[in-house]
Amino acid sequence: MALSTKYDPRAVEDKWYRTWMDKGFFHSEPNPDKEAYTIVIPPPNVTGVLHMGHMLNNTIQDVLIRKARMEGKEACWVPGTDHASIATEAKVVKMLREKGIQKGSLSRDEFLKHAWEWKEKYGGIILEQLKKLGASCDWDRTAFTMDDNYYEAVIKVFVDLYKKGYIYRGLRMVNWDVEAQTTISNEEVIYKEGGEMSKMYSVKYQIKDSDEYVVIATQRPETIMGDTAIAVNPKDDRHKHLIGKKALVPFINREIPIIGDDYVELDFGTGCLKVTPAHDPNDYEIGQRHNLEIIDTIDFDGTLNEKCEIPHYVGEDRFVVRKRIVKDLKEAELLVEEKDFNTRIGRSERTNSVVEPKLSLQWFINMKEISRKAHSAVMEDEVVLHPAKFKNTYNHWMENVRDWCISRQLWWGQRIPAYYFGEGEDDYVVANSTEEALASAKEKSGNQSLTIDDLKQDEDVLDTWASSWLFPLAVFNGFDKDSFDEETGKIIEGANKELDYYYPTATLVTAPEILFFWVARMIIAGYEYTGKKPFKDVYLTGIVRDKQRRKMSKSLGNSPDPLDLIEQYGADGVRTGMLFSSPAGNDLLFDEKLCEQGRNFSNKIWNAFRLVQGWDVDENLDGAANQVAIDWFKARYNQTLLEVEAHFEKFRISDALMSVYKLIWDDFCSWYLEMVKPNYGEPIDPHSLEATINFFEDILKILHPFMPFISEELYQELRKRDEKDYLIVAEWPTANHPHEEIVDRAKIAFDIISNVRNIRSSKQISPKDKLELKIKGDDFTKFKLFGFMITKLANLESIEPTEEKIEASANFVIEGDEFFVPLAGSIDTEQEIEDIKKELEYTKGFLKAVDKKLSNERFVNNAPDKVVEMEKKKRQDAEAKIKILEESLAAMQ
RNA sequence: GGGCGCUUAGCUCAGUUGGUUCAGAGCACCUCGUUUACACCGAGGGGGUCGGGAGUUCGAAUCUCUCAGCGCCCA
Repeated sequence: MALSTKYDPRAVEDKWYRTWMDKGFFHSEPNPDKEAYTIVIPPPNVTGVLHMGHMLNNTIQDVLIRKARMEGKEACWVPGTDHASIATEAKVVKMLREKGIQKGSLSRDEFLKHAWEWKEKYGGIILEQLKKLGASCDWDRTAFTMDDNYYEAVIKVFVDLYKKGYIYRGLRMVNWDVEAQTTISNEEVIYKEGGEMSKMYSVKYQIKDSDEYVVIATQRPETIMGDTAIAVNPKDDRHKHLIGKKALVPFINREIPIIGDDYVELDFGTGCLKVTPAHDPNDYEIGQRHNLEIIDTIDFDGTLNEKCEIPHYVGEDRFVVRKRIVKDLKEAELLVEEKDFNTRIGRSERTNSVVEPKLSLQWFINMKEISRKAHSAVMEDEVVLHPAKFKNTYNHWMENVRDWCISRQLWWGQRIPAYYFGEGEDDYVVANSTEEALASAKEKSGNQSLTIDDLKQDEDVLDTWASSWLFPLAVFNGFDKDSFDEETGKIIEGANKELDYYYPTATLVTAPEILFFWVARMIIAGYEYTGKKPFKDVYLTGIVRDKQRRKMSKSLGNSPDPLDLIEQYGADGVRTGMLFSSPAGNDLLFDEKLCEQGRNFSNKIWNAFRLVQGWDVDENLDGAANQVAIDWFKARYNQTLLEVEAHFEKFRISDALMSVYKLIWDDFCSWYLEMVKPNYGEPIDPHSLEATINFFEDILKILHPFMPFISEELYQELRKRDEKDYLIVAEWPTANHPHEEIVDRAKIAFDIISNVRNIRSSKQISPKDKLELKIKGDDFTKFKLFGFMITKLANLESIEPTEEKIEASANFVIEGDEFFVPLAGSIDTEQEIEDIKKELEYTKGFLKAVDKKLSNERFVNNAPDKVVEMEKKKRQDAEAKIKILEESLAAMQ
């Protein structure tokens, strides 16, 4: 059968993926005879489509899981998706708006019905796309963070943490959209690139009991009535004398303190900052530090309220008031300056209205105590971060851990199980169900006549991370009735077969940007509920960027469509393309050329297969001459396998791939196959063929995790296989101690071959013309081992010893032995002399440097013996070489 | 403002406790070649005072200090 010279991935990839699925190779069940190797996928958003970050991330997971599977572990890769409350809700709202439906016109249940429909339709897209990539997930276990049991788990955890006293309600500055009348997340606030033009006003505040004024700078004069302090930098010589005095708020003459705070920048504005804790996040922080009063002068609809104390502003919109107060300040001669100013203005993604920072009551988890074990676990390498540099970052975050605001003003997500029964701030209960809530409410209020209708459940849902932080536990149903003890608030060991077997998981592969949002919190939840870590290793990938270092994003349109890439280069090509340039923790500058390189690699392997597959066998040949090649490749294979294992050990996937790449391309294709390859049209001996096919199998095995499709295809083509014999479940090879000596001998042989090829190249001699090689050295027998191969690959007539230098020849020196390639008539003597002189000069300089080192007493005394010995050998070789070169020169002149 | 990290060949990056193989890899580039698995290929080749400076040391890409540039996270 004549095979195409080009490998066609499209013809094989779907076929093998389907076969693996049909045979159930991806599925895992607890197997006490095997060690479990578990990975939980970082669940992609249901809103998303596959992007390059997923490609990288999931390729790495697949490499790890496939290797583990071949190593005979019970490999289980749990896939799933994340409900992504903010992103999904935004999508659904947008979709509805396009249909002319306002979210506000729908009830919560109606909206959720639309959201679920949307999720059913689009939520699985990414997982389907991952199949194209070859991801060997256990699809039977696909989880969703809003599945019924998952939803219940999240609620149980909320109730549990509340009972344990970790959850409380507190004030927080949120982004308020005055038009949509809702809070929005930071992600929904957009800032125009390059900022927006605004004005900076300088306003005089009188110092109490004096004629002095202090001038502050503000962009929001309409908030002046909410001021409760003026802050200056304590290092500011212009203003520090004011600290401790009082100032008067214009028009209303409220007395406010002048305080010192480092936050104030010396060279920004006037150096004096008016502090309005109710209307600015930074001011709020300052207020917290100095115990300032909070005066909230702006209502939810963006108009000023009576707390501003100026009747004709009350009920007017914030921007109307801004204009008026500027006018009023001017008239009162309190406005010192008004100038244009470029600033970042946050606008609502949905309504484009300017976001109003507003304080509101939110739910928090107190993090200090609950995160203690998670902190030390990473510091003590119980959970190991790769690369280790992230340990610092993690430490810093954990040392300064802030309480976690877990409520979100959205509908899509797990609804907060808090039920209010009165108007008081404390008139609520937290419970798993309305029934339980009613019972508790009756007890707490002392009012036995309360009914379910009197209870009002909190409108907000939980932060998505407050569900995904349970992922490694929840996918194995760790919070089911029988597994979770609500009394102790712990998962019971021995009660859940799956969790006991698969948890803790082995490795988590994710992006460093969610180290805190997700990874740290999973570790926290893991220790809180099981006393055990959720995973042993955390591999942090880089961010995929384009060639200009920009993050790949849909809005920039700089991301290629992964499925197009797969179509073009094959999944194997794209996988290797991603891995070629992705050392752990470093950003990956994606370039399609990398996929091209991956595709070329596929093709190289394919053609190696074509060669081997096309050989005829002659049973009468003994092939003894090839034995040296076979021994050599076996040694190189073992060396490479050791390297590969070492790289995997350190999660250097990119380096592991590179080792395999070089083994296949350089050692197997360029050297081994060239050595054993019979002359054109001639048959091969059975022994060499068998050895070659075995080697081919061996390299396919270590290639499989990286390039699963082509490796399985060729594995099946190499030999007839029985029913259960698939590469995906073949046994991972174990490294034998490599035969180092033969590798060293081969190195010299290959060096000789290269030198001869060089001579051909520089003398314009055709590769078809046979040459002779004469060797002048102490021990000719040492060239016997690879003699045949040298003759073959350098296309020589003969290799013979010589006692004398050969005139009219090209020559070279390797380790003190002289090699001559006689070239009657074609020698340019003058050029030769020139070259020799050059080399002589260089070698003398080299010798001088070595001599200097060796004559330095302190070096000889202090350096390790090994190093000194090395230098001595260098000296010896250099001296020998100089001697030969000088002799040659003398002979020529 | 606080913290973390980076700077090695044209590009992307390795380089462990300072010392064989320390100045490397892949890609790109240049020359030659359609030879019989593969031009998605083969055979060769050029290219870096390891960001600048100073110090410690017999010895520094590696340790210390300093200057410059860049990136990320938190506020």
